[in-house]
Amino acid sequence: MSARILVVEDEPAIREMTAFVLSQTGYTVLQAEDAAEARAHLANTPPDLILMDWMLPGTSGIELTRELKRDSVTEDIPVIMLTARGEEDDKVRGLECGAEDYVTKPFSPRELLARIKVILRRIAPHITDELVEVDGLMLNPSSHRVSVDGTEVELGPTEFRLLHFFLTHRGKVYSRSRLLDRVWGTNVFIEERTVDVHIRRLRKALEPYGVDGMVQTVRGVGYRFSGQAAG
Amino acid sequence: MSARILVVEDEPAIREMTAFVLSQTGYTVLQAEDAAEARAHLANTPPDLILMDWMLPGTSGIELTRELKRDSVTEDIPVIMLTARGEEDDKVRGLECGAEDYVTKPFSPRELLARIKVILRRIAPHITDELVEVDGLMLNPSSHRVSVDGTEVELGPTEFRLLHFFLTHRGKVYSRSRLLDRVWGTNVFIEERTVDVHIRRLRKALEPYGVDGMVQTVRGVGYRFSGQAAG
DNA sequence: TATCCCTGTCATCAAACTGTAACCATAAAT
DNA sequence: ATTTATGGTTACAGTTTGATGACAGGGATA
Repeated sequence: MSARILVVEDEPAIREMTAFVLSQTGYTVLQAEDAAEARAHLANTPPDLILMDWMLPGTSGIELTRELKRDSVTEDIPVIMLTARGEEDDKVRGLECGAEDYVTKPFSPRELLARIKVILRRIAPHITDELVEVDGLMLNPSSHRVSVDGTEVELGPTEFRLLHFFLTHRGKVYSRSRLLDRVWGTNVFIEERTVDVHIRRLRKALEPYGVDGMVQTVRGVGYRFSGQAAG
Repeated sequence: MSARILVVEDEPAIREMTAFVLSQTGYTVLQAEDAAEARAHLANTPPDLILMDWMLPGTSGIELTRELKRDSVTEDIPVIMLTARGEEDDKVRGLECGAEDYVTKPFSPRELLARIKVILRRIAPHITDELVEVDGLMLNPSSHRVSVDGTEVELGPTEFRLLHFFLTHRGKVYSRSRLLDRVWGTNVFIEERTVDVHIRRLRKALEPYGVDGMVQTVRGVGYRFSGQAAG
């Protein structure tokens, strides 16, 4: 889930907006406002994907992309071009220079995320993800495993995602509808009560290990996850 | 509990992007692509704040804002104008027509959220998610928790809202009817004496921690909340 | 194709919360 | 001191909300 994405865009507002959307979705975001900064990031730890503005001061996005595609170290990093409206005719040139896809500004978060998802699934299905742990309850996203003090816990896919969300969003209460948005995905027409059932399944799975108390009900509001200490 | 924000913007990509940012931050978002849809939302349950695009097909944003400011029902809803770059000169006109603030597109999420926060804090402090604290009595809206010097206090939903309102409106006396309006919501026909009962329940919950004295009765007028020092 | 697991929905049960009224206590008013 | 008004307190019944278990369809797998 948490792939590293580099956003290369000179307009600060658009760069931050994009970064916000990506980070809220769970990606790790790196930012660069020109080719030089982008190169610096690439020299450190290369990202899993690059969002590249077409127009950049100095070295343009298209030039930088060509440059990356020539370097054997960076050639496999997928690039999504960001083009302003009206520059659509240039999309052919963009794809020719090695970009995997392009998105027209202004873009909706849904479109952007969808395109990123498609590409990441194709290019890098096994993205290293950070281990999360609270009071002995440990979730390893990359191995897709959950354990309590070493012993493995069996969880269904939805319960896994739910727990992952909770572990990475401790303390705060989330309404059923918000949980549906964040765990199931936006624009899903699912009965809110269904959340209760999955909460139940998650608790049941955690029960034998005595850690089911971390999943807490806040009457009239929703659910909250927190360790023994108050969050 | 969290603020409801209406986004009036005809460009779908920008509208969705804005809605995404707001909803991820925890606001409840309503969307309208023109004045007619906006009016429909306003007729139902009015939002706490409106983000209004300057340019709209048909009735422009500025006209719609003027219209709202003339209506006593909607005049108090703060409006933030969204203007495209180059229209900045019009900002004076925007503020003149009654808008509280304006933001230039493209905007960074940080800027937008900051401006919204400022306005909401001014207009309706009890719907922001900020931590409030008085003399060791602490209420955390985002985790939906109340504690005194660290130990958690159990409160029912209504008592929670009541306390939240008091904490964000310290010192001032509120009549029972006013409290019903602000804590229960307008257009609720509830016996005024019911407030007494919930005051009682709130005091009872706070009693074990010795902070129930903060909820004070003003005979013949209503109730007031204040810390140990006179408010 | 048969089987298994997962998922979303429903119906039902239990618990918590809410508003009201009745009754008690206390402060003003006469 | 007695009356009156205003708030405190409690009990209770209706309603809301969450927990839980059962179930059928879907999709993957063998």
